[in-house]
Amino acid sequence: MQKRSEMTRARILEVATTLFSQQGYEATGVAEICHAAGVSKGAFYHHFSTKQAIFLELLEDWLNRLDIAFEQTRQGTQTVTQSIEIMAGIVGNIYQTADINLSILLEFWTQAQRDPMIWQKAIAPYRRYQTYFSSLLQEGIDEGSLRECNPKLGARIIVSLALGLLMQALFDPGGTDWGRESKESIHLLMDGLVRRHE
Amino acid sequence: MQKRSEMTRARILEVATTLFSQQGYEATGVAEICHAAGVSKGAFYHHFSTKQAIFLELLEDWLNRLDIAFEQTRQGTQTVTQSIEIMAGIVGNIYQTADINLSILLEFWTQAQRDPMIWQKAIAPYRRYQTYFSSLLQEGIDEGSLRECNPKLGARIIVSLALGLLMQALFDPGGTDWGRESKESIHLLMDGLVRRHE
Amino acid sequence: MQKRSEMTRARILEVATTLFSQQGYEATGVAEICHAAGVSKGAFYHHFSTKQAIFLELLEDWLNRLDIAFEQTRQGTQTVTQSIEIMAGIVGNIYQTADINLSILLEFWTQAQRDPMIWQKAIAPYRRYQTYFSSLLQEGIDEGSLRECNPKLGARIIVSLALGLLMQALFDPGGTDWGRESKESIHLLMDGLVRRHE
Amino acid sequence: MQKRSEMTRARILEVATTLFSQQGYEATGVAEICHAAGVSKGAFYHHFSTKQAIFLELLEDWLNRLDIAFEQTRQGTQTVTQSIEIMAGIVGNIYQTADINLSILLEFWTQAQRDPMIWQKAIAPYRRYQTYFSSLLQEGIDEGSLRECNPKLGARIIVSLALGLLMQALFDPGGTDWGRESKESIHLLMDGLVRRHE
DNA sequence: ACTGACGGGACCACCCGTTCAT
DNA sequence: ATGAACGGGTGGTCCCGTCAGT
Repeated sequence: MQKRSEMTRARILEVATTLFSQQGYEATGVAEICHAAGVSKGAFYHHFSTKQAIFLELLEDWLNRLDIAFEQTRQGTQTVTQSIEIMAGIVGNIYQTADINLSILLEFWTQAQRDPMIWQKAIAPYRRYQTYFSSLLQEGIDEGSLRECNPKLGARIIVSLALGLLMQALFDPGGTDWGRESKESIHLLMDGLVRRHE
Repeated sequence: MQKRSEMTRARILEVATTLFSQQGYEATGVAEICHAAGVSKGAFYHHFSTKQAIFLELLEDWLNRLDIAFEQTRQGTQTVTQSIEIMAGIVGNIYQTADINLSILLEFWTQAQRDPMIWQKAIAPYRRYQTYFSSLLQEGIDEGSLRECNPKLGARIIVSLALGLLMQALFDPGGTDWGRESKESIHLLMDGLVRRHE
Repeated sequence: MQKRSEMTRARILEVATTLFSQQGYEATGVAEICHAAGVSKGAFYHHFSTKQAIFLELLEDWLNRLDIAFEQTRQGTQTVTQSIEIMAGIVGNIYQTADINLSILLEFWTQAQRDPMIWQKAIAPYRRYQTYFSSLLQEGIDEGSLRECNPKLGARIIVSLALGLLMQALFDPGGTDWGRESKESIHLLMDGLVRRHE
Repeated sequence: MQKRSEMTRARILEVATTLFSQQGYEATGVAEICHAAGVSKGAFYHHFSTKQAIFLELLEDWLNRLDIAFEQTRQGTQTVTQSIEIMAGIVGNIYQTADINLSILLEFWTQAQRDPMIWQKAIAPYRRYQTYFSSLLQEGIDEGSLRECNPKLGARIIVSLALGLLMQALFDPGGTDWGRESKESIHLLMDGLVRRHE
């Protein structure tokens, strides 16, 4: 049966995610992963050519899942503001997704600083979001629902908000319900903090 | 002369900052630091008890410099909006400060995920900002210059913006003038993205 | 073949015995052992978790071999004096046994002074001998073949003799035939040095 | 004042004795000695050329003290048996001497196994005792107070007894009053264990 | 006489990846 | 496809001894 092979592979990936999250990429040894997954080194190197290979696969998995959510949102919506708020919800949900430990993101980014291959993969979606929100805002400005402003700047702010909340969720996981916070933040951003002189 | 000792110590710290930024904490070897600093391992371990010790000192230096800038701002200002904008300028300036490599921040945060001692030191200032902006916003609301909103939420957004821009500056250093971007972002946040129905 | 593994393991143990005997535990490096045994460090640490682990195993091997000889003697004899003299022969034979370098005993004892785990293992057999000889002497006194004396004291003397001869054999290996000396010493001890006033 | 220098020197020696006894020669670092003695490394190497040098000095001190006691005994006595018993008392007193930790003896002997210079110094007194007791026994035989026996063998036994008791005192310090045990042992040795057929 | 910064080297433990046998 | 032995190399830490300076 070929299921056996895939199960081993899956278990290794699963364990690696946990260990990389808890201890970091460099601090986690291959032997450690094998022991935790209950397999031998032979099995590990049969499925993955390198320690880095498993890391890349983890990264790709993560990005794929993000893209799926991203694409789903893009389809079903019409209004610009609606789109943005739903995106906020998605980001908000990332915090709660138990199986994806947030801190592995830091690991991805840290490694991306050095390895160009990882950098490319890890940074690409960020650019995609940037351009997506940029055009989304432009659309909003054109249709009159948003104020006239630099759409690129606006996109940058939205992405900043998402990244910043992510970081804070890492620093202080129990601080608030980061999912709710995410939505409310976007609202406040849309309306502005300054009182309007009506 | 006791200057000699301090110079060695300073050179080690300086080199360590650079190498940690470029290659990361774990990927940087003590021998590498020693070689780059032109000192022997004996000298290194005379000044620092551990590789971690030098990392902690780097972290403390960084936080101290941040606090100094923070405190200076707090004194000279009056209006709430003024304060916030000037803070934005400070954060913006961090990007340009040549001697402080941004990516060491990622290193700090990554390590903080594992070492409780580092975590405490690295997370403390974040909380300080949180409470500072929170009370600053409350003040603004009381004096009528800001809209009625949850000040804690607002503070979280501001911090998010700062962190998020920092991350983006890391991902795409040459993308924009992140210093200018920082100021303009705050402006936009204050006014809101949504068009006012005058 | 699983013989290969055991051969490697045995070769490491063998080499370690020699080197520890010649240079001492602390002065002998793991790399040195590996080089002398013709294996890599990877192989070493695959078989032994620590440098200390190999030392403990050496100690245990030694004690086991001692116990076997001890037990064999205990069975085949009847008279008390006979038993004692045969024991003397055994101790005497230790000096000649080529494959067991005597000076590793000093190493065992020296290390036992610091490491409680080693101490326990190294000191246990000494106590066993103490009680064994004590009861053996008591038996001799009861059956009238030995003079009335404190059996514990007598046992202590016998053990002292064995230990003392061992030490002297270490200090002056070629001084005498320590095997013969051992037997004669026991004889003299039994009869006493002082002239009997017949 | 030149007293200052000697005090420093003495303090170093004192501390070294303790540390070598507790942790062994190799496990004790020069820096450790300096720290415990409250002096700098410069001071240490001003007084002693090498770590080994201080060890040799300790050894010599120890041997000198032994020789003094040895010589004192030799003078005041007349009978052979008297001499031997008084010697036993001396050895017995070594156990109680608080300022000389016994376990440093093991250290001396262990090091003697490797370093010829130490070996010569450490083994010399042993030979002196050997010849001294040998002639003492011969004297006893000649004057008729001792049985006819090989005086060299007898000397070896006496030295063995002393060494063996020393070792046992190391292994089981609180086991008995080793001072008393020493005297009684010699008595028993003189009379013999075997019952005399009167 | 004494200080302490410093040089250079070694050591133990570990780690990643390979290989041979099953 | 999997397991265990193994190779070769690195990494942080520590240690002995020196030397310029006080």
